[in-house]
Amino acid sequence: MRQSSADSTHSPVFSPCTEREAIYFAEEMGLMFEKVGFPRMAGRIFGWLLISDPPQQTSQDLAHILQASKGSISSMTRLLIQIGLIERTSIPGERRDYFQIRPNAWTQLAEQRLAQIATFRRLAERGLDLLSDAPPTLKQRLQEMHDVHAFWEQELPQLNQRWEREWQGRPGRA
Amino acid sequence: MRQSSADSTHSPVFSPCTEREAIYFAEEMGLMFEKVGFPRMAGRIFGWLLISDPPQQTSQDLAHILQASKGSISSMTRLLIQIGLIERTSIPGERRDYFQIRPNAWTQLAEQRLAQIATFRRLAERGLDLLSDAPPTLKQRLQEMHDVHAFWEQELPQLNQRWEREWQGRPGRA
DNA sequence: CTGTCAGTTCAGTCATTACTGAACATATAA
DNA sequence: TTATATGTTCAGTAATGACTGAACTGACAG
Repeated sequence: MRQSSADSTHSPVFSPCTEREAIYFAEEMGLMFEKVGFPRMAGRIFGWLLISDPPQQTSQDLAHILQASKGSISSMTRLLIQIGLIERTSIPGERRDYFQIRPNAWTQLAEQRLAQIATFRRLAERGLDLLSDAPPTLKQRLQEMHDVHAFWEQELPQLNQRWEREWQGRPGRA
Repeated sequence: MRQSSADSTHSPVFSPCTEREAIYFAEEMGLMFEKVGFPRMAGRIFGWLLISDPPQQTSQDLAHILQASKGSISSMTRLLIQIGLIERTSIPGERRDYFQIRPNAWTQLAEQRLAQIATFRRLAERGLDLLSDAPPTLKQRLQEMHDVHAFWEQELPQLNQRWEREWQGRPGRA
């Protein structure tokens, strides 16, 4: 049984046994997403799309395999698209849409993280404003907070660029 | 009024006006903590300790300024200590304990983050196990996930070391 | 020892929010 | 056009977990 509701004419990639493990994999991705501040269902969808065959899955596929309502699939896929982790594709003459992992999904997550770092840096600046008349010893804590975030803000984009270069020179890119 | 319950013999660092802003600052830190997956109250405490005068504050100070119960102060300070963001100090002959920001608090947070990255890398490996018999095109998604996390696992510690070196050579360290 | 203060623990409450399911919107096929 | 399949929206529910407050523990002071 193929993991798409459309047909059942292909050979399986997961045996019935490992399909359980696949769902468990998606579940753990859900838990990780929760730990990082996203809804669990978003993580489940993302996790399933990482291992599904084919990589493109419909809302129905997702709802069925993850035992979730159409509604939550709809809103969670919207969220995942919005933060750049998955993309929606459709085929002319077919009614339904497909979702799949976006290449560079993890770089997108890194961008998110970078935005948070910038927020922390700005927060530190606001704190320093509040302490503008205070002696330096009191400012130290915020100064360290500010400087380390400014450091990351400068260095992480460079790191990501290095990654993109390394990854570009790979065989078999999509 | 000093921001410690012990005495009121010192000159204020915050005017009554900016004290409101200080509390607001702590509140925003709370929101950021929530966004990163920690309890809001933990963020409030951390935020307040970043700007409080003196930097050492008692449970009572925190409970009073943040309008929180002793209970939640107790459990949230425990959490913050456990993840390495604050430390508890006490003075011989004094009954109560003081809390203060730990130097390198943000490096600790980065460690946490690194642990998450390792978890993601391991998850990718588990996914690849599930797809061990699948064609390479199906594995690509997980391979990218794995490789980028392995990359970060290698590079981020080096980045943090560079930061420590830069930061060591500063004037006025604690 | 007794009284008081600081801190912890934990059962219960409250608020938040993920999630469901039904109604609705849209598009295609017949 | 009508019928059917797909996707969205949103009010309501359920479950999670942060937070409170009271009871408890332990320690120092008298």
